[in-house]
Amino acid sequence: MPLSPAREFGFALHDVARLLRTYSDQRAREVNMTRAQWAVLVRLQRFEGVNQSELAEMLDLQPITLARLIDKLCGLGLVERRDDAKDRRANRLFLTHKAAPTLERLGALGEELMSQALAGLDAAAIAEMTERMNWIKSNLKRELNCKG
Amino acid sequence: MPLSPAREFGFALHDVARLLRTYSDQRAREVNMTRAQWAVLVRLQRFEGVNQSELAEMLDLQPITLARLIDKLCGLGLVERRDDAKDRRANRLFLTHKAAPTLERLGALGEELMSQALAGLDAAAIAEMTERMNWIKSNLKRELNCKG
DNA sequence: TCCTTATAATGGGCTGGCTTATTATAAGGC
DNA sequence: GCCTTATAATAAGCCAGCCCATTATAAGGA
Repeated sequence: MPLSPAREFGFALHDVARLLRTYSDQRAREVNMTRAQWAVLVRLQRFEGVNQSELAEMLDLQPITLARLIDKLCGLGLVERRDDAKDRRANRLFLTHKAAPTLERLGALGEELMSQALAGLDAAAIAEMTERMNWIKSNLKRELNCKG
Repeated sequence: MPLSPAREFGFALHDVARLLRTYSDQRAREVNMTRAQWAVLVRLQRFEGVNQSELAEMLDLQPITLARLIDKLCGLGLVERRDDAKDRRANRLFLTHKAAPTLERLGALGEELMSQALAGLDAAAIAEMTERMNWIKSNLKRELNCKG
């Protein structure tokens, strides 16, 4: 018996996401980064000064998962934790000057990578898919929040 | 500066896939399984008797990743490795009778889960997305094979 | 036949998700 | 002011991907 269309989509999505992760990891290694670190840097670029909780929320990650990533990025000298003046529990996160060239290369890499992945799909299709993905995302967040 | 549409899609896909993984993991725990083990069982159900290499290929996993999963499933008594009569290097994989009830529950779970995730999308939209996902999948596989 | 190359499976070690639990600090009610 | 509850960060430990390397066996060519 074949799978239902919904489950078939589930498997296809799963496969694409894993391939994209694997390929992103390969490409990220070209600049001595990992995909996860890359995602953190990109967010930080736009929201420098956030604390870890806020950033974890933005990235839909557990705070502990992010904490380990930040550990590594600090170790690489790309990110800095600075004490929050108002809240002694919190760190505020900043990019170092050393991160700039890495970010520049990562930007180009991201564009190239996604254009390879989406080759043959037109802008309308991509926009439509993004919209639907965001829809599914909100469905899933609702389900997850019910339980949590 | 905002991201390009292609990269925006990349992030949306990434988020959806992670949420789906997390939710699948939550639900899989209800039957004492993990999502990855679940995927293996479902494939095995349709292709009993394959060897590990073939199954790894079907699942787009590295053989070593699959080997570790099979270890666990054998440990749980759900899967059996039998010697290949023709090739002394290879194992052929079979489900045990003990796996049947688990598979039945997993089937229902999968349907429920995906219908929650896809709530509000019609059949045509789902079919179209699946088609596009498979397109992207082949793009990515091509890129990955270039390097490997 | 023997030698080289390819293939099936696995070991070790890394990354990055997760869950559950802990510590330090804030914030709010009494 | 004090006590309870909430929050920021982290610790420990598991799972499942990956890479690189190794071992045993097959298969094919000189």
